[in-house]
Amino acid sequence: MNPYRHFIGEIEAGLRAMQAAGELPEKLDFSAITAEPPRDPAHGDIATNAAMVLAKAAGKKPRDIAEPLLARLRANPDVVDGAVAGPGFINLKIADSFWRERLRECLKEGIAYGDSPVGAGAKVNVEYVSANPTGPLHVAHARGAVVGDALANLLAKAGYTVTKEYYINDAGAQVDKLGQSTYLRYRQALGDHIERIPEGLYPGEYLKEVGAAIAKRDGARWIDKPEADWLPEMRAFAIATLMAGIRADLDTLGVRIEVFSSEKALLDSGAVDRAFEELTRQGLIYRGRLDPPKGRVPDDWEDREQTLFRSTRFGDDVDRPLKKSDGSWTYFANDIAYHHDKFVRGFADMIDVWGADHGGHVKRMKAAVSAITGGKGMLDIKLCQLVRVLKNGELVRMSKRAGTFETLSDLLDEVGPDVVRFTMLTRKNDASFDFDLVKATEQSRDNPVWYVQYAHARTRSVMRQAAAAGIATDGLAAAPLDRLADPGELALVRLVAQWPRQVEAAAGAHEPHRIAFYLYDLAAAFHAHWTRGREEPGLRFVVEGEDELSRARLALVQGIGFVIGSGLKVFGVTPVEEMR
RNA sequence: GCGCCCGUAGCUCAACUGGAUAGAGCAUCUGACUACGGAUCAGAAGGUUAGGAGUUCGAAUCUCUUCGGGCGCGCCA
Repeated sequence: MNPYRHFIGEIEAGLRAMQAAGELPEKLDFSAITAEPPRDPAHGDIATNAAMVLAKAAGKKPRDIAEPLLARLRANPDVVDGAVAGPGFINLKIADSFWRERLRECLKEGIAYGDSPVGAGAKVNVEYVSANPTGPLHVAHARGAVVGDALANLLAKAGYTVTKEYYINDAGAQVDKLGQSTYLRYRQALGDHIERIPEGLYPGEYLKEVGAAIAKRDGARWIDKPEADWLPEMRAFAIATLMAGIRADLDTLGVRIEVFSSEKALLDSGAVDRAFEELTRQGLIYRGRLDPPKGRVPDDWEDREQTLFRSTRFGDDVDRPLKKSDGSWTYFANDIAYHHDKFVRGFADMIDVWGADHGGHVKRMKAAVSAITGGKGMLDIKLCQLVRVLKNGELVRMSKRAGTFETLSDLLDEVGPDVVRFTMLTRKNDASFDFDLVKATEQSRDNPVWYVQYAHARTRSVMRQAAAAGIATDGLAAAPLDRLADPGELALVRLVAQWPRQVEAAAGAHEPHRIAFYLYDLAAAFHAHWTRGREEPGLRFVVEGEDELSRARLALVQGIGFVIGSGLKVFGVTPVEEMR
């Protein structure tokens, strides 16, 4: 249970009672009412802005709403104290027993604690990675992969029905170049001397083995054939091979994407034509001319009439072309069709995770989704800013000649998937990020991965120690939790009870990084309390001769372990049982 | 030139989407530690939230503007 959502319900009930008693107008909008933990714990457990939010509409001063509302809330047995403060906040002190019951819920639910009903099963599509199948995944892709995956897991935990999706850009000029590059490597594998890969093609070494594989399979049969014959073969083979590599890297990273959508298949199915017809029907397509970009006119700029989409009607800066000069669709046109396809598949809620270099496309894509779905589709785009790889504060050069860390695979070899995942989630996606290889594996408090993992291991260690001391560690949901009375213990109980709220808040904001900070706070509070037991043996989790008290405290420890485990599961990070 | 993102303690970052006295960790200073498990714990100090103006009960958050950094700007995806 999210305690704060629970108390918003109680507050609204109080307000309705006031309406019934004629103390408030009948028609009031309660949607802006919040219930939050106050920044200053001295203010109590829950603060609500209800009186301030309603004051204007009710034609009353905030305090004149707050006082009678507080009087009604006091009737709730869980509310042990309350006050009206500041400009009209109502501060409530909630009974310790209420918080202990939340811990009991946690113990009953285990790792599932924090699962929320707010999503109500609504379908959400999260599309991420979607790297072109023209090379192996780069370090920069890792961030999008991790953010998208954690966001999808988070939404699932918040009660949404989530589909993880990858859009394969297997149509267009780029994959043709891939096919041409592969052909050169194929000839090379058969003994042809290739001086160098021409400008504009893919020079990467990784295509050598692709070319060699085709040579092995097909022999020399493509050597003297025209490009029209071999290109489809080379292209398809290279895409399949590189996608297999990408999927293997994602698998190592722990990312399991459910749906791979092909741009080529979409094109072949006529989906783009259908999307175009729909926009035409809505009168959003016209023939017109665009001004060249100001201040930086491309060399080959040619003023000509083209097929444009009126994206400016939906907030974009200029209308956007849907057809290239050769008559084929632009990438944008295909992407409109792709998002339309998602909508048709039942996803009114769509989230795309993109790299920063696609930032210029956000407005037009949102405009297109708005248009093509008749305003029913919602697209949120999470832009992941750049990742720089550092080693002890020094920038690691990612050039190929320097060797290391060009690919995600290199990064995974160096620090492992759990560190990559957690570390990438310790920053808002829209801020650029320095990934320090040394700090990420350091065993210290300023390394959140280590610190949180250590807290989890410590919960397990305490349980092992307790068992060794002859204290039963099963059935802790039935432990006498009212024995938890120390302020430090109660603070931890309250922190555990925050977890469902953290899940809902992070899911609602589409911000998985918040989970990392919460877990860090929980770990810090747990470590601090553990250490107090060194100086005051009476505060230790296991107290000799006090089995019932010990069981209550073990219940708290286990609850903390469950919450950390639950959070790490959202991140796709394996909780460790012991530090090695 | 235009659009988007960012600017918070010396450093790296938070701040529950408009809430109360802006919080953590490093680093600095003071103290604790023969251990249910290591680089752990307690405390101190550190701020005109880049600058300015506006919106309202209330702004790091919203609007305008200046400065600084990043990304992008028809026929690449």
